[in-house]
Amino acid sequence: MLDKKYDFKTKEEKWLNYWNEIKLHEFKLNEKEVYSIDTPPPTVSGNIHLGHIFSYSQTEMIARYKRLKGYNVFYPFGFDDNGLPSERLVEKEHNNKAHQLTRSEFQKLCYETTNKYEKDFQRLFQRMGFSADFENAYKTVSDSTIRISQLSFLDLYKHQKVYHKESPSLWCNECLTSIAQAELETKTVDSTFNYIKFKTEQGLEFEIATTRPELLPAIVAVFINPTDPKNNHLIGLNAVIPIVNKIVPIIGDEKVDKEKGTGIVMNCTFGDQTDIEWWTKYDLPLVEILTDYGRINDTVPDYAGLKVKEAREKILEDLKHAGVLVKSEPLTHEVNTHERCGKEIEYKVVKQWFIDLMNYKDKFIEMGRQVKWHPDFMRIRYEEWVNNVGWDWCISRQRYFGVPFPVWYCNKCGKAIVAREEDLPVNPLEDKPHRPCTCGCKTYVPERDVMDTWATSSVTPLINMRYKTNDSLEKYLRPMSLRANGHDIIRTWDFYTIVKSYFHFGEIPWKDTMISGFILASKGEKLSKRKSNDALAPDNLINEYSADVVRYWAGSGRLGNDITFTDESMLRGRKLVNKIYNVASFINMHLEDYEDKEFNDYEFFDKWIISNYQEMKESYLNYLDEYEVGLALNTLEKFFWNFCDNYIEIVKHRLYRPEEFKNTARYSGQKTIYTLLYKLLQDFSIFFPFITEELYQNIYKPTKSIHQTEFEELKFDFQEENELGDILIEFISEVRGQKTIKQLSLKNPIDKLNLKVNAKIKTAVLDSLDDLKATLTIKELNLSEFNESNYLIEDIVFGALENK
RNA sequence: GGGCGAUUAGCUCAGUUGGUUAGAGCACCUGCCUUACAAGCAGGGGGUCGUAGGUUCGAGUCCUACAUCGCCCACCA
Repeated sequence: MLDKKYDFKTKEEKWLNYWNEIKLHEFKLNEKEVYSIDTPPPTVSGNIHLGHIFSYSQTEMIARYKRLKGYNVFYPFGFDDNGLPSERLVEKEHNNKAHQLTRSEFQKLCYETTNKYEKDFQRLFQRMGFSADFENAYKTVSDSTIRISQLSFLDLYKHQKVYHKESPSLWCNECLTSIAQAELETKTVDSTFNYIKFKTEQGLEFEIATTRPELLPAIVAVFINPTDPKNNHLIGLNAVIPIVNKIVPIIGDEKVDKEKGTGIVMNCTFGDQTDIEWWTKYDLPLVEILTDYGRINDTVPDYAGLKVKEAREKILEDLKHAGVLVKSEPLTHEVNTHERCGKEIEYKVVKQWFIDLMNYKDKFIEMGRQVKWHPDFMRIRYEEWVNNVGWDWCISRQRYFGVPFPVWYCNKCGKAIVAREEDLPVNPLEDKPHRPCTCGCKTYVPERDVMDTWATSSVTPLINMRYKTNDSLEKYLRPMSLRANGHDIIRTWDFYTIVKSYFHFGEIPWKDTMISGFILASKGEKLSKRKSNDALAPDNLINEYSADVVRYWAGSGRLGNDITFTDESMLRGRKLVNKIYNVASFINMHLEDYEDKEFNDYEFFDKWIISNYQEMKESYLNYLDEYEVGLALNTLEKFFWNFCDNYIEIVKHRLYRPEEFKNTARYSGQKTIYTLLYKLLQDFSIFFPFITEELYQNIYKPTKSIHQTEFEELKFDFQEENELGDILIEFISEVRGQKTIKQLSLKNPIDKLNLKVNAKIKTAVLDSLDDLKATLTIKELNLSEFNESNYLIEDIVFGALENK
């Protein structure tokens, strides 16, 4: 029996338990074709917020859709506990820094903390009705994933796609590690543009403008554009650096922008990427003046120990005193910061592992074009990024919690030795290499660095397929069907996954991508931490509205577009869910004596709504095939309200009063609502897994979950009724309007209605006469033919409501 | 400076290949307690579809330029 009111709190919990009990979402191979989804493992760096709920919901709906279509859906789940975000979380929770503890102490804390958070993540995702296979969730730091990451590294090493090199790298002096280009975030900063007077050895004066005067001691050359008539006479001379009094060459290079600043550039090691380029091109010396912690080092006595910004202030003072600071102009510019901590990055020469990207950019573009991006313009963003990649991928991090490199270095000759595949996973800090070095030396130093987070998350397809194991799913998951993520990680997760897949297999990792937008707290306003912790915390929203309703909000909008969180959207969802429950209860009431059997003698309006449904279903399916979950929901919702407000209003008379209508007419109605409600519950089950299960179980008394059913196509051809019925609905609406205008109740009788109709409409009216008269409470309906339009209401005579 | 997206009713958003009076929800107004639902039902007002050109018999939809907003990238000389 259905409850009078739907109590989502108890019902959602009940069905959740039921699904868990029957292991509804456990993946098992069977005769069905596999549809596989590469889901982003959420970063374990804090709480789940609405943004997660939003983008994961849409993917989840696709998983449900594909099951209804008859696929065996492989929908795994994972947690990204690897790397800096988790380390920072642990440092914050325990109020200490990783380097203050031993590595194993710190790792222990990392495992404890990430486990705690992952449990909560899983609880919330499940509460949202996510149908992933949580039993088999992976972690990006575990023996099996470490093994696969190391496997990937060995494969790249074998094919010379990865190399170890001392080279200028992006360095974060907060996190004390090198980082990759993709981890940069630009920030707008107020600064000053300082014009400083220089001299040549011969005493010729010139000016250089810079935002980084503190790097003066690190100048190794000065550059001028040879085509610059103002300044090119200086090329070939030597410059004297003020304050530090060092002498450096003045070199000509076309890359210098004549218009910018004074047209003369100082080249430091290193201020920016151009410095690195010139440093390499002209084989300039290396002058490092910064410590790992971002302070000036001992090579610059007067400034040693100062932080970069302190040094900047001091040197500006000193330059002023020396009378060589011409002017300081305020300036707002973009600086590169580390996305994980927000601190400005520096460059530092360190020995790092790099993956070769620069030699394969055209291949990555080609791979990108083989993938079908949804929406398509996301492919352009991908290509933009690939075209702009300027560095090979630095994958080593001087951190603690992560995947270790399976590498040691010979104590004598320094040569690297890598582990054997069969020995993985290895921890070089504890394990020993399997053989002595080729030079005969038997002692090694282990690689202490760990891998970049993305070096692991870029192999999620390999993790998913349990690559090179006994129960490998490789033959089903190469390539995977779908990758789903937000547009912010196209340049990292998507790109790096394509890179790895290309290097390992020479093919694309997945056929389709589904790229979602962001969620905004209100128009143009990003979701702030404060808000997401309070009123917009997912648990609070579920408590207030139910998981189904939160899913309604999350499932709306176009793919790839940012969506705004509004209460209205929740209310709209609640209305819809409530209506589904009410109409289903109503239908249930009229199915007590119903027996399903073959039947073909449908009434006019039954044919109309069936055909309407078929039409809607076609576009619903088309949208879902394009991953446009929100548009599919729109389409379905629109049909559904039409079904309730128009069709149910028409058919209810037949259902209530069998004595007035023929038995076949009543049965036709019953059969129609029985069939369509089932279809609608299936269609809605993608979005509202809970309430649809509750209704399906109570009304249809099945032996399985609605989520185990599959779509079956309705094969009717009621096209004519579809079109004519729509016109009759207009007519009904017009008559209702008349009642409303006259402030009459809708059940107010109409004693007489004279209607002009064309021939086509006439047959439709005669076909549906009983329904029309009952719906509009018309006692006498007179028809006359005309040709001017479909119909015209000539005259209505309203009666009086009987007693009362 | 380059790329991408957005700009439609007071608010949040739909508008599949260009085709008759541009839609929904919320808000507002007017009715209706109608044997599923008042968290409902029936109606109504409200939009020169960012601006300016262009293509077309016909443009919210295609093209060009511009404006505003957002995101990504390049600029740290």
